[in-house]
This record gives sequence, structure tokens and C-alpha cells, in this order.
Amino acid sequence: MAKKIPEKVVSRLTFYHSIVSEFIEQNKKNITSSQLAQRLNIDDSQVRKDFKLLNEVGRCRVGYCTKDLKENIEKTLGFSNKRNAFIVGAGHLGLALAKYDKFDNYGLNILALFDNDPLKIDMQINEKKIYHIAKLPELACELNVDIAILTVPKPFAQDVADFLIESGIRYIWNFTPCVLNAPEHIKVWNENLMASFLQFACKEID
Amino acid sequence: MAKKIPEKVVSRLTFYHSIVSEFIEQNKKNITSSQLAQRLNIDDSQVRKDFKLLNEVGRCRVGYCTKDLKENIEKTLGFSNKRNAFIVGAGHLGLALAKYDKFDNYGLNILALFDNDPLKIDMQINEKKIYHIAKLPELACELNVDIAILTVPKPFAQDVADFLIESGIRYIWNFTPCVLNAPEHIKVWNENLMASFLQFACKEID
DNA sequence: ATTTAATGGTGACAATTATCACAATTGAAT
DNA sequence: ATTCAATTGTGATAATTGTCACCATTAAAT
Repeated sequence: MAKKIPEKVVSRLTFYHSIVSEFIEQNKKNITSSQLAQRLNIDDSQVRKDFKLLNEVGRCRVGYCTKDLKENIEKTLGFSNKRNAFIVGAGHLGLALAKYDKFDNYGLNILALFDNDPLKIDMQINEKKIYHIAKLPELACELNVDIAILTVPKPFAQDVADFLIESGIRYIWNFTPCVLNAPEHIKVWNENLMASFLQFACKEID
Repeated sequence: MAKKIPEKVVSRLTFYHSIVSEFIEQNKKNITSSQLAQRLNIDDSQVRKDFKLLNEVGRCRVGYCTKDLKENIEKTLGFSNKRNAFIVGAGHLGLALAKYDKFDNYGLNILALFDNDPLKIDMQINEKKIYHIAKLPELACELNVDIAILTVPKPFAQDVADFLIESGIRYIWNFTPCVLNAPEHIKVWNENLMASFLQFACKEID
């Protein structure tokens, strides 16, 4: 990616993308900054500033061309940069993520799931197979996967993470409610549902 | 809550809380800012600044008292402010969230789940019952619930959201990959997994 | 053709958030 | 007692992010 897009802008771009896609489905040719802003409860100048970062220009009294805008966002977010990943832990959360259709669209390719429950092995979910966790090192190497999405139950989180790291995984997207211990060269991204809720609660709920 | 805690700090506080709890389980009496910082890959002065917001004081050469710190974070984040909520959509994601143990601890009380699949009705998950969605308006009123966690499949998201709003729900924590249309007095909080991943990807993954 | 109102573009500023540097403190070692 | 090193506390500063005001443009109405 040429220019660095600030974190918050990345987040908003995905929202813009959803909304613009909806507009396109409805055969709308244009969308204005205030339409987007209203939907997201933000300032409309913010939207325009964001688009300036993409070098996306609009037309006065008309707005932005939905088709161009969508393509531009996709290009900017690197949708075409395909990355392969495994889901580790085929519980409810793992299965939910395996079915989450946006991942494909946004360049995150889930190749397989892993679990240690014999009943789940060889099941298929969303065309992805569930393997025994013992197969992971081999498959990670073979398929050249270095991203793992960790969705195992809390008590196993650290041990499984250690195992992943031994197996050559370098990026862990951590959905467990644990703060993992990992060497510095391993990148851990903590998905923090509680923080997310608390921010909502502090800001909006009386 | 007396003082307003910035968004980012709230997020970090939940991480500190996890780590401190771990230290307490290991019978450690103290924890230093750099221990916390290292674990989270942040600057240690950041940790101290955050604690200053809580009026938490440490001791030179010793650090912060784990027990006090934990209680302080819990008080600050309002763990005791219990809030009731429903999960709407008893698919994998809904069930995963129903089992997520942190919600209870942090004051978010899931009272029930809702779905329209007859096979799921009356099942129990984590001591929470699944009801038919048609029962929601009545139960929301009866139990005084105005928070809904929306985990239905994408195609139903908007319709179900409209239904929730009619039923008196005022806060929607939206886990669907849709940007919901809602009147201004309804607070919608979009959980944006894709944005989360893309931020990770942009920042860390080459 | 002229006017009008909606819309994008943008600079200035404000608020939030993070980093750095370093003084002050103090437990431990000698 | 003195020294040393680890640690906190904090002001200064930088980077990021958001808001506001207002000009420029232009499609539509007249």
C-alpha cells in the first residue's frame, strides 16, 4: 500500500463500502457525503476528508460516483491482497467466523479449521474442512499459512498459542479473552469484545 | 461515572484487568508498568498515564498493588452497573456470545436468546433460554430490557432491527456485517470485524 | 440568463492520544 | 551510611483525529 491510511479511516472505509454496495444494488449512481455521514452518525466533512485521502473526487450537487467509489475503497484497502489463514478452535465462535462471508471479499482466505474434538474432525463448514490440531504444523508449512484466528476456550488459549508459534504461525488474531504471552516477533491482535461493549456503554448508555 | 475515561484508555483497562487478574491468581502482590506494557506492546509511560486517570498510585521500585489495581479498574469501568440484554439470533455467533463468560463479569447480563427456528426454541445455553422471536416485545417490556445484541444472518438484519426498535429496544450492538438504518434516538454500535482485521493487516502484516 | 440551494473542497483550529525525557523516589546491595 | 538501579510521576511535545466555518462549484428551478 502506497499511502498509509490512518486506523480510524480504515474502519470508516469498510462502512462506506457496505453502504455504497447497497446503493449500487439499488441502481443508485451517486452518493453524497451527507448521506454517508447521516447513516454513520458522523460529520459529513469527515467523509469528504476521508475520500480526499483516496483521491476520490465528487461533483457538486451530485456527490460521488458509487461505482468509482466502491472500486477505489477496494483498491485502497487492498482487497486483492489475498492472505491465507486458519481458524483454530471449531466451537461456536470458530464456526461463526468460518461462515462470515466478508472475509473472502476482503482478501482473508480461511483455508481450514482445527480442533481436537474427534467428532468434529473431517466435518465441512462453508467448504472448509476441520482437521485435527495435530495436522496444523504440516498443513501450515504446506499451504504457506502464517495467520491463525484463535477461537479456543479460554483455558487452552496460551498453550495452543505456544503450539501455533512453534508451528510457524507469525500472526495471531486472538478472539479469546486472554492476553497472550508471545515473543516479540509474533504479532498478536486482540479482538476485545468487552472493550468494545464498554466503549458503547460509557458513551451511549445512561 | 464521575470522570470521563477516554475510549482508548477503556480498551486498555480491560487488558490490564485480565493481566492483573492473572498475576493475582499467581499470588503476585505487585505489578509494574513495564510488565504490563511489555505484554501489550505499548509504552510503559502510557500505562502510568492511564493509572493516573484512576488515581492509582504505585510505589517506586515495587509497582502497583495488584489487588488495589484490580478493584480500581472494576470500579472505574462500572462493573457493578448491571445491564440486561437479549441476544437476537441463536446461530453460531449468538451461541458463542451467550457462552462468553466475560459479559457477566463486566456487568452485561444476557437474559435470553431469540430465534425463529422452531428446533432451537426452548433450548438452554449457559442457563439462558432461547425464545421465539415473537415473544421478544413482551419479554423486553416485562424484563425491562432495552439492549439487543444482533447476530442474525445478513439478509434479515435490517428487518429484525426494525422489529427490535418497534419492540422498545433502544441500544443495538450490531454484529451483522450491515450498516443498519435506524432513527436517531436509537443507538447502534457496529462491531466491525473486517475493520479490525484490516487494521491488523495494514499495520502488521507485510 | 439568472438565481438558488445543495454539495464538495479545504484551511484553521480543537480535541484526543501517544511518545519522550528526565527528575524524584526508594528498595536492595554493599 | 552510601551507592546503585529500578521504578514511578509528569511536563513537554508530537502525532493523530475530529469539528467547524466558509468558499467554490454547479444542477435545477425560474
